[in-house]
Amino acid sequence: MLSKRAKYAIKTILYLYEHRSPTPISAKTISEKERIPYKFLENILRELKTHQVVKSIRGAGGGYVLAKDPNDITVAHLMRIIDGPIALIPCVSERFYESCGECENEETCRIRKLFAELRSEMVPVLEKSIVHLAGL
Amino acid sequence: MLSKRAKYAIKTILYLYEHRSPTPISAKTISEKERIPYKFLENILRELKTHQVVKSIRGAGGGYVLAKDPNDITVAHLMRIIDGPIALIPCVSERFYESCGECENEETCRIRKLFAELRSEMVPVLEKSIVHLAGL
DNA sequence: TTAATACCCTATAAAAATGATAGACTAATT
DNA sequence: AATTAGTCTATCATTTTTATAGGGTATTAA
Repeated sequence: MLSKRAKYAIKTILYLYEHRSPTPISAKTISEKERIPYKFLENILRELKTHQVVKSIRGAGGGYVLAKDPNDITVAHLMRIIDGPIALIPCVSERFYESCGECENEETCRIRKLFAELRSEMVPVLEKSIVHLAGL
Repeated sequence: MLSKRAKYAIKTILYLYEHRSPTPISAKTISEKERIPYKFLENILRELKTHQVVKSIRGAGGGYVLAKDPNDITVAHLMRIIDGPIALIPCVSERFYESCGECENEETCRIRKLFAELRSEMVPVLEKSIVHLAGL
C-alpha cells in the first residue's frame, strides 16, 4: 500500500506544479488546500527538499517551488523518496536491493522471478511525470 | 511490500504442490523445510483453510493437502487472503474497495487514475497459478 | 527595529501493522 | 492410553506509520 506520506507528497508536488508562479507557495497554503496536517507536511517537504525536488524560500512571503523541470519529476521518484522501493520484495529492487536472506539461490528463486516480472510491469506506469499526472 | 506472512503462504502452497501425494504433509514438516516459525505457520494454514485453499487431516499422520486444483490457486489469490488488496490504494481495489475519503470526486481523481492503471498491470502478473510459479 | 511570516530541525508520542509465541483443547492413529 | 497433529484464542514485542510539540532561524514589511 501507498503510505499517506507518499500520497501527500504526490498531492503536494501536483499542487506546486499546477499553481506555479514567480511567487512561492507556503506550506500553510498547501496544508489548508490539500488538507494535510501542517507539521506532517513540513516534514515531507523537508524530505523533498533534501532530494532536490523542491526549493524553499525562507521568511515572510516565502514558501516552496519545484526545484526542477516538472517533466523530470515522476511519481516513481516521489514514491522512492518517501516509501522506498517500488518492488514488492527487496531482492528485486533496483535502487534498494536487499537480500531476502531466505532463499538459497537468488538466481533460481521462483518467487523472486515472479516479483521481478511484477516490478518490471509496475515501473513504467509509475515513471510518468507530474505533468502527465496533471493531464489525466 | 509483500508481508512475510504472504511470502510464507506462497512458499507453503508451493511446497504442498511440489510434494503432493496421497498422504498429507504436516505443519511441522513445512515449518522445518521452509524455515517458517511453527506457530506462525499454523496461523497462516488456518487462514488458508478458512478460504478453502488447503484441507486438513487431523490426528497422527495428519497434515495438509491442497483443497483444489493447483491450476486454480493463484499468487494473487494467496496475497488477497493474507495481505488484502493488490492495489496500492484502496479506492481502486476490486475486492477490497474503500473510499480514500480525501478526494472530492473519485471519477476525476488523477492519482486514482494512475493507480488504477497500475493495478490493471499488476493483476495479470499475479494471477498466475502455483503450477506456473513452480515452472519458473 | 520589531513584529509578523514562514521555513528548519529534533524529539517524542500515539496508533496501527507485522511478526511471532504460549497454552489449552480436540481429533485420530498406533 | 500415549502420541501425533490440527484448532483456537490470547498475548506480546517490534517496527512502521501518522502525526504533534516546540524551539529555532531567516526574511520582509510596517
